[in-house]
Amino acid sequence: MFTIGEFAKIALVSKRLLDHYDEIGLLPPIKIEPSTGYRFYSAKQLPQLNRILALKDLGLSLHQIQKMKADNVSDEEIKGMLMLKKAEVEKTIVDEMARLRRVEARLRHNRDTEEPFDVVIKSTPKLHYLAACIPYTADQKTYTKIDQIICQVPAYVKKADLGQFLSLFKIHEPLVQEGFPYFGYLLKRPLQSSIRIESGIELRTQPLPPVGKMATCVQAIGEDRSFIVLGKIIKWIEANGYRVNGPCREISYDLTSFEDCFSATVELQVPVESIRPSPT
Amino acid sequence: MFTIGEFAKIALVSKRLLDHYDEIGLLPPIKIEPSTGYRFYSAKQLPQLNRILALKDLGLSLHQIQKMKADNVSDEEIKGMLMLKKAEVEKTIVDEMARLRRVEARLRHNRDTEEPFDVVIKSTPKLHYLAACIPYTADQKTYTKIDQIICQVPAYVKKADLGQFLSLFKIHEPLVQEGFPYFGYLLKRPLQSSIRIESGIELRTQPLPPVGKMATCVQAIGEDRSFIVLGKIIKWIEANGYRVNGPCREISYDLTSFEDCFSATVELQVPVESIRPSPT
DNA sequence: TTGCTCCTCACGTCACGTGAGGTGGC
DNA sequence: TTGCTCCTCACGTCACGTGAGGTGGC
Repeated sequence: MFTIGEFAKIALVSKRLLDHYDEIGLLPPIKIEPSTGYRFYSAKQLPQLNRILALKDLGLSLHQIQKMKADNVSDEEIKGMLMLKKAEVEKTIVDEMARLRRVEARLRHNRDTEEPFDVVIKSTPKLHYLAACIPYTADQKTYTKIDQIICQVPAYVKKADLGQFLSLFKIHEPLVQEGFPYFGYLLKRPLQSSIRIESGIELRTQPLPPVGKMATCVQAIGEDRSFIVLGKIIKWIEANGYRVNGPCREISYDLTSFEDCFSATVELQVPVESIRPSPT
Repeated sequence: MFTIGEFAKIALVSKRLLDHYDEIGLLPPIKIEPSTGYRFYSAKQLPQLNRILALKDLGLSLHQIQKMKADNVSDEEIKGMLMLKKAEVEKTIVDEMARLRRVEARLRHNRDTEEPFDVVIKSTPKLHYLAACIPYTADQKTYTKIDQIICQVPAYVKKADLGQFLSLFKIHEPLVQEGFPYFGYLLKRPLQSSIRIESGIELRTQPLPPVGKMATCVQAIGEDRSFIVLGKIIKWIEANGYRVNGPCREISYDLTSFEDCFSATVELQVPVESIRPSPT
């Protein structure tokens, strides 16, 4: 029989650790002096303590360890917990390796250039999109059409229902390809019918599918800078072991008129997937 | 300008996260309505928020991110923080890979055998050791000598100063080798002079050097089982990427007489080093 | 008498998640 | 009037570390 201090010294753990394990009932002392409250531990408890420490070292929580101590857990259940833990540790390793790549990529980026540049991985739910497909060419005709959408659409939608201006485009195919790009507004609720604005452009409510992983970047944008930013995102995506796998989105946040278009805060979103698919 | 709810939705973060960043001063709103207390955020704050999220994603704490926002941090300091983080992440990966090996080893162990077996890595400080060198052969003469040490030494040392019975031996060399093994007691304070017990054996106080890493295992022991346990520890050491690098220790905890010797709780400690030395 | 150990609170950690209870604008 | 958003507390998480304040045995 040892006092808590002796037992702690022998086991090379802190007294507070033994306090804690007593508090949560994980390793209560074998005896408590009623008069003084002194707790006594037995040498037979050393293997028990070691078992706890060994399991903790595998990454199990004290709660899980407590469950494993219960009499009615079968070997199969213990095996299941260990298998689960194994999968968790494997995931941690994969995640940390990806993190390492991000840190290294940022170090390289900081070495090469002054300006900070922050890419964040996000997901988005399904959204409602009121938009028209406008074949894109870098000429005044296209710009005028986009301008018309930006300026005129808000008049047709209740203010409470109107979301941000968004354009949808692909980067792997020419922008003039059939069906892309789209320009229009996000909506908080879908509109029942399509709308046709003064200039004759017709916009329809359509669903934007949810996306699990997007590499995103928000910046205050000057003239056409968004394509430069897009190029940087692509570089980041390559440096971090991803691959583009869907149409990109460009969202303008503080757009109140067409003039804001080139000074607005703009977010680019590029759907991606990991190059190494997670082993299932 | 957005309310906190709108801003949260746009940035795909929770309101509580924005609350928290406001609370700690990491990202305060640009404006607060005095009458209602309503907080308003600007689109210009989206890049700031994204920057915070990107740095968080590298594994930096909010506290560190706050420091990086301060005006007076140089690029060099930021680089230093990232290099430090890089080293931390690398260490995490190495640690988690070792943990994975331990989980797998335990799964294999559980598959092969019923009885649990818990090896824990510990370190020990420098200790005082009152001991004699007794060449070991498996005969009655040796056992008698050990018995004499166990029974007689306590009479020569103040009870408060006496520690556990411990034997020290090497496993890579024959036990009868000059200088090993030692048998005796740990002491809480060194004795000034050597002692000579009735049977003529002389024991001296000597320092036991500290050990950084020992694979240890405590079990209730029956006759000579400690050598079987030793064999299992060696197996564990090999399975987990370590190598033995010093003399082993065997500590008996609830020894009160020689008869206890084969029913006592015994801890085996095997000093080890990693096979892959940590890169420095 | 001085040191030492033991006891019982109880706060702090880290980044929020999750209600709770109450109020203003559509 | 009903819903919705916003506000301000405030507890919970996880495994202890770190005092604080007080008491019994050598």
